[in-house]
Amino acid sequence: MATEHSDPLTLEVVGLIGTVVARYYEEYDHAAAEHSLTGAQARVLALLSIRPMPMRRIAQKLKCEPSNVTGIVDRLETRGLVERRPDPSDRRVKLAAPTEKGRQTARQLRDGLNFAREPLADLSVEERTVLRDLLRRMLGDDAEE
Amino acid sequence: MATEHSDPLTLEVVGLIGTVVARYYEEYDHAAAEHSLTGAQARVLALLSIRPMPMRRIAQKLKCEPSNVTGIVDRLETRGLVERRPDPSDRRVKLAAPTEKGRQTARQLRDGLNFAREPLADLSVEERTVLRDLLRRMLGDDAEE
DNA sequence: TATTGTTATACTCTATAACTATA
DNA sequence: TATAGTTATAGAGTATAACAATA
Repeated sequence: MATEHSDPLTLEVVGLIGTVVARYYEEYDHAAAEHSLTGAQARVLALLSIRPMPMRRIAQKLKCEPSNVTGIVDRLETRGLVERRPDPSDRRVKLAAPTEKGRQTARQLRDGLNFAREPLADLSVEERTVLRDLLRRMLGDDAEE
Repeated sequence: MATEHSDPLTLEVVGLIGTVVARYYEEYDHAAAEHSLTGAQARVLALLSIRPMPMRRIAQKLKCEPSNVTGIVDRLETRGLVERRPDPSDRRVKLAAPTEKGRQTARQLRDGLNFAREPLADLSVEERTVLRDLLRRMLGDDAEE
């Protein structure tokens, strides 16, 4: 409560995190664009390549309304990257799943993300460990997601 | 070049950064929505509250096409948060500047961003210093922006 | 009745291209 | 000619509300 939040050190850290965020998004969108995918499409494809899931679940993951997912999956389906399957246990549900081409694209997308490389490559294993522990502390329970 | 990037430690750090990014955007959009602003509008307003600038410069900062800035500033202007002023030294240029109401909104927006608080409050000054130095190293020259 | 996914609608952001007024 | 800003257009993401099929 009485903690000071506007000291120069805290402000600089916040600023640095902002730069990290900007760089992260920039690289993600760039990697997606190389496959002619928008950021949202790439996120859904990446999500489904981990595990197929109902439309509703995708909306929860994206923190958006379910009606939006229809269009995003439509566009991925048109390009043959994703398909809709019936759920045997509940006929209301449609399971979105990547096709083989979709899985391949997701893999290339992941490999194309060099955010993991350049920036972290400059840090030693010890430094990365310290960074990991600080980020874990910063994020609290969220880090387990 | 020969650096290993897929070791568990690096992957975990990348994952944690992804969580930071998600949390950052979530809080930013939430703070903006409390003032009925979109993310883009809030970003432009925050930018102008630092310093008025030509439309073209805003586009560079947002990394988008100049034509998009017209609409974003239009909507901010309609709400009385921003105004366009002529540039005495070049009559082609329009300087976008926040109104008093705009400056006030930008200030409230900044105060509403508790990303700086909760997460970093758990870290000591020493830990924040270590985090700052690691982030600086990670970002290289970009950190000076 | 409640839930899943969809459709319809409207708004915002985005890039592209063409236009205007200045330089 | 080149540049700053705008307009026009089209595609994509977003929320809201209403709908059909299923539970």
